Amino acid sequence: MTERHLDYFFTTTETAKEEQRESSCSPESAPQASGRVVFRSAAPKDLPPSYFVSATYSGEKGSACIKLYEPESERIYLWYDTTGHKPYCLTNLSPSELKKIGRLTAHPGLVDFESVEKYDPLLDRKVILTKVVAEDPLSIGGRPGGCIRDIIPEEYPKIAGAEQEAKVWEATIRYYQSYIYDRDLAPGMIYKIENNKLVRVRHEPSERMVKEICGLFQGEPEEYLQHIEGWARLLEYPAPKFRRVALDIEVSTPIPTRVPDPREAAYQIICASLLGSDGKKRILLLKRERVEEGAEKLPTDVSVEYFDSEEKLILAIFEALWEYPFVITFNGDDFDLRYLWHRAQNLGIRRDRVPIELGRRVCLLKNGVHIDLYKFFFNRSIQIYAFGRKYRDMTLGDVGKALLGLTKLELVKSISELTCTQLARYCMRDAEITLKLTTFDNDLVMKLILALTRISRMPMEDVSRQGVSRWIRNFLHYEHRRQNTLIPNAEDILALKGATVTKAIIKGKKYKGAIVVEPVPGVHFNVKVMDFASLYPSIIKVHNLGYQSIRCPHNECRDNKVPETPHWICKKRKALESLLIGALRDLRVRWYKPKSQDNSLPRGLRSWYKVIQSALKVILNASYGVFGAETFDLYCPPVAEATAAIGRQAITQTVSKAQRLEIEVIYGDTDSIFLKNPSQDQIDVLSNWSEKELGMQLDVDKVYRYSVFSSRKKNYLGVFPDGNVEVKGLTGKKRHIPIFIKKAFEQMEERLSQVKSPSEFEEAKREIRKIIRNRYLKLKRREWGESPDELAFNIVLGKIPKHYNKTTPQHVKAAMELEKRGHELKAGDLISFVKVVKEPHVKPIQLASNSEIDVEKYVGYLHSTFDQILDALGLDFNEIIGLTKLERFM
DNA sequence: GCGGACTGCTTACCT
DNA sequence: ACAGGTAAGCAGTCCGCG
Repeated sequence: MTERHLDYFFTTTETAKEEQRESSCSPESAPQASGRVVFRSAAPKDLPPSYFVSATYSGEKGSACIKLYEPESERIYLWYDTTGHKPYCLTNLSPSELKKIGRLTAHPGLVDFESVEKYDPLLDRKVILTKVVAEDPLSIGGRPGGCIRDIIPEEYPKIAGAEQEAKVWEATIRYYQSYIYDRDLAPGMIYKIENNKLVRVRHEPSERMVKEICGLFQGEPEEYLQHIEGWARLLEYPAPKFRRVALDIEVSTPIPTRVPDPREAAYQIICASLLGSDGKKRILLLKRERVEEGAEKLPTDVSVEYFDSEEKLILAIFEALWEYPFVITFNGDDFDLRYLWHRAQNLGIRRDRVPIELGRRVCLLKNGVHIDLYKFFFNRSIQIYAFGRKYRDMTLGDVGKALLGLTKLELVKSISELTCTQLARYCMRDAEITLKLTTFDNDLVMKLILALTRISRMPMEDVSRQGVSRWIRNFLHYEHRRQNTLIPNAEDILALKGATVTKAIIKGKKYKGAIVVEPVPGVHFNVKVMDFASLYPSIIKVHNLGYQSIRCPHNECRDNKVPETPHWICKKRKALESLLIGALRDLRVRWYKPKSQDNSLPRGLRSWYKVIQSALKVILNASYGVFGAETFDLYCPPVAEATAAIGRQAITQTVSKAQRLEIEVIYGDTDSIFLKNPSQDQIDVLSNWSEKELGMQLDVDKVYRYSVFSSRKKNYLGVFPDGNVEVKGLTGKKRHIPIFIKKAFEQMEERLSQVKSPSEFEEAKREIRKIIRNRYLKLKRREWGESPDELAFNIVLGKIPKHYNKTTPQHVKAAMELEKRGHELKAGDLISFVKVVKEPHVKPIQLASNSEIDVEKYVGYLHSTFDQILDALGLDFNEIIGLTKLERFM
């Protein structure tokens, strides 16, 4: 054990060396930290090729600031704009009209008016606008009490009367994004600094790949090829090694059930773990009197450092946060970094020694990049499409268990009562899970964030915190600026393109969505599932969908109708969305997906292609939905509606075509059709027909040895030729169902996986009856173990209990029971409860005992869970458990 | 005062 | 803060019932 009992762990020989290397660069501020200098690394006049990882606005310098990660020294350097680029917004008023607005000309932040020509995508013509340039972003918008974007529309009508409307555009774009767009910068890509100038660096090997990729798309229009090339260039470039540290802190609190408020930071920080990707493992512990050393051992490669004051401990953490280029936390925005910031404040640590930049909802680093994994894994698109729903709970424990198989250490006592060693182990494990969440699968998460950074043209910090609609918005905004197209205001799009016309099946929805084909109940052998590769993105591409092309201003386009709607689509001009999303789709389908499965490629390259194809999947899956989302800046409901309508037409026509070919269609959902025992010939005919008639790729996606359907939609079970079982939508697989019931369901799956032919079914059915009967008898005999744990239902609290005003569902009843006992509950918490005989018929698992369980309720659940399969097998639950017809009636 | 039919709310899932 | 469609269970309401 390399424990070092030091009064103040200060610096190692390694960090001393680092400092010397650093002394060549000029310190932006050089605060004294206990006699040593802490640097913010301003970039030197010349910097070797480095990754553009982040951008921000520096109030101090009054300019854009770029964070560059230099992969040789593994350090971050800050570069400040030298081009004189300034914030601005656009308006329809001319400079002379603007000059009449006294409040505007008197605005201290106003710099200049400049006439510019832009293409207006809603009117499909050029317009002359005025660029209103300001000294700083807050003068354009954001400062309360009079900023340029508010003054213009407020003041002009007072002067000119109401005839001419004063409008502003592009006034809510974050300044650093505007800077990125205007300078055509590519976050995530390589730049060098030459004589204080930021210069893009090309990479020959990836340029060669770009050529090869473009070759795949020969014959496509130039306009489209240009996008293929642009995307390919971004996506082919390799990723660097990210030197990073995972941080986790522990706070001593008198109330163990409550998380300390980081804004108050009222309690001591007693422990921190710093786990570096460079192999450094450090535990920083505060010396406390009461807590004796425990008997447990720590791994020998961990260095344990004791501090005699909390201030010194915090300063040691800060050293690391200044020094590492990337800092990884789990919920650091809302807890660890925020707590550290306020705690430092409370202890009177000087601001310039604090490496943390405190925001309202985020905590960033002055000299590094902070990735809060909680925000990243919480992202639903990431959870579902990148990680295939492997984790369900957004906690460090659950994500770690699901993705790494690494569980949190269990707390036997409250944090403040643990011995130093227990505390150290606990804290270290959390940091270990946090770090490993970014290292597993060959640094998958870091690479995924990098890929998304490139696609979205956003800083790594933003891309890891924001949702898919922001990613999509930003690359569309970039493209608008690149093509000198005015970015329209959301209300103008909505006013011009109007609302939706189709009627949704679900009450409260805006328009009609996809079709689900009625399943044919029963067991079907040799089922082939065909589906459209990225149906909605394909439609957006093939049918030229976008806010500017739907209901375009041209009369001659009005005959290009969308089925089931009065909408029409432009025939004259390609929509940006159609080109960009179309190119991304084609790249994924024709290059990245196949390459990610190509075993002849070197492992490293294949793993990069896997990352790219999964980043593309995440974006493409949301690319239709965003147009129907009010919160999306280019919200255009008719686009979403048209996409869905064309999708319905595609699947409907495909089903009819299959039937004309005399193939039995067993089922279908949105973009897929399940075909019973089709010949290869029939499949080829169908596929060719789709290509020709619909312009869309329809391929065999999977084959089942057999599949089992009840009459319920979105509910089936399929067995693959290798015996693997796929279960979709069935209750037995849902996460809220008790383990006790799941176990029986899994036994049944296991048995079904062995069935190879119709003749083997009879035997399997007999055994399935046995499985069910056994479970039933176990319930009746109350044989479920020492505690009722396996009988617990697990349901997520959608909101805090007191917000349930309309009804009080069972899990909320259980939750309120817990609250009465001092538990603090919030939205997203998982409530575990069992069904009991006495009112209110539920009890939190923590309080429940075996004797009070309501067995009949569980029999009911067993019944309904198995009915979904038994229907199809021609079995009957009541008959299986041995109830006579009479008993059933009673 | 009670139970069945109904609607609405809530969660988890599918594409 | 991507969309709509489906299943299931339960809460709450209405209505009829001498």
